[in-house]
Amino acid sequence: MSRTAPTAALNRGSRASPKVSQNDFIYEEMLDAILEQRLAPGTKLSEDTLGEIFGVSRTVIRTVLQRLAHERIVRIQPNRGAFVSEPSPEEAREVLQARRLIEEGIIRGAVRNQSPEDIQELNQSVAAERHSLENGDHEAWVRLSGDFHLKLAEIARNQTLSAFLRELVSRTSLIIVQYQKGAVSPCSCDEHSEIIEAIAARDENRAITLMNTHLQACEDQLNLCENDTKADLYSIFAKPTRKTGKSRGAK
Amino acid sequence: MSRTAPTAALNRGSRASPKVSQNDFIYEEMLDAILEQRLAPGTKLSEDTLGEIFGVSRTVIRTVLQRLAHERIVRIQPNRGAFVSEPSPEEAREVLQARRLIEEGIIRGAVRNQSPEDIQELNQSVAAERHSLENGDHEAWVRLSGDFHLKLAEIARNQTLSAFLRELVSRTSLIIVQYQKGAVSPCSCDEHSEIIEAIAARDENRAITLMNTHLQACEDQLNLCENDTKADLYSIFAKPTRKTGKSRGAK
DNA sequence: TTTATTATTTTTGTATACAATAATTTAAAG
DNA sequence: CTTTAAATTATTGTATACAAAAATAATAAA
Repeated sequence: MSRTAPTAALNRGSRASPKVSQNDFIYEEMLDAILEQRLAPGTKLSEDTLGEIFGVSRTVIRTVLQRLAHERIVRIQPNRGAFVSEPSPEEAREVLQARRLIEEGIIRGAVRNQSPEDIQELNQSVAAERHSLENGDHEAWVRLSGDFHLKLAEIARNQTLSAFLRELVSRTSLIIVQYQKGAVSPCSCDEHSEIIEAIAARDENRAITLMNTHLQACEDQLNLCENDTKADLYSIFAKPTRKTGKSRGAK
Repeated sequence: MSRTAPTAALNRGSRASPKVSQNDFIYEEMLDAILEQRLAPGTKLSEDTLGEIFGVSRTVIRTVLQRLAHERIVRIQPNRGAFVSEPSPEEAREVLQARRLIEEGIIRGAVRNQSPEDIQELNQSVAAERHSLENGDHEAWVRLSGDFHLKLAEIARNQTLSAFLRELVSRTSLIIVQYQKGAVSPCSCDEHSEIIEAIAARDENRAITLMNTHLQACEDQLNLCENDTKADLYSIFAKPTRKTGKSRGAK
């Protein structure tokens, strides 16, 4: 019953690297799992189970869960446990709105502080995005797409804003997982490229407009029309116009 | 040696209130102590000591310290322990810059969503500020001054931005503690009042300008001129133009 | 007296044990 | 057969025990 196989794999190499990385490793591993949709929103994150998987005690798992909870990737219910967050439509709108605001500030900083090397790195980042999209590697693309925005934040040289954006990017991934309607996404690589061009040309206003359009496009691809679980249930079980009882056939 | 006196006081009433509040209580208590300058920047926060003070085990204290660390109020050094943060001048500038950006977004939201009741509450908040200032209650004023900004965030109805601002306000208090030069502060109540007026008049641009001025005034009152501890030591011990040794008279 | 090195103590990091709460199953009644 | 209540099981919350690391004290050498 105790599947301890993964443990060895995890501890491989931890002898050489610093001790603190055990925490960080599990954190990264869980964040990846959530953002790559291997752990769906709402999934219960049992401390015992995770402890066994990673070969550590609940103490360590608890620390990681609290960290994820502070970043709103995980929701902790007292005496109930931790679950992968299920952001509401309202929360989704909030996150996108916050991103528009913060990324505007970041673009201002990036336009100011940019170096040619920065622009080069950004272009490489978009190239990697485009490559993963052509290869149909959706998981890699999601990650790289977020990385572009984080690279932009680095160029703006404000670690405080970077940290905020990092949280927002993670939460956006979770939101996309939950509310993306229809096709995966039309290639936003071009939008990223345009933003780089505007920044390189030090055209602040254009860069900001492009970024706002980009983020709005992202929001528009979501299905945030009050589709709560509750409403869904009602609509799913709503028969034409029957109102009388005795309508429960299939278990 | 074991001073367990405070324990009783802490647990008083915890029977009736929900269990989760023990954590929150200690968190609030420590945050207050730091922001009210009873715990100076750099102070070591020993887990054992805090556990004794609050009558709980290190487990609980650790959770609280991690929470404070995530909000950058506390800095955790691996294998060394937790310390009250000592924000660098660079970090101070970052925090104020982030505040200008986020509070601009908040003002936009507040102008849009305001109700007469909101304006009334804001005015009451400023009245309380003015009152505490007249009574010379500096601690209360610091707290109330921050509360004004948080009330504004509530009106904007974006919990994500509110959470960010909450962290920034706390960090600003810590920054002021460390870098405030000269007088405590010229009454910023008037600036707050002006901002309320502009919001009530739905004059978005004026409100934003006033807020930026207000935050810039706050930053200008700080002494962020590369006065690291290192530089301080050099300047403190710098005698007119002596350069030869044997200059250590006073211990 | 100062410096270097070793031994001791203290403190953090992690695992485990126990208590409290929630979830599940079983039994009983309608 | 469904519903309700009690008993059982599982899971989280907290305290404690032990291991690892750092800080401190003590000793020895220069």
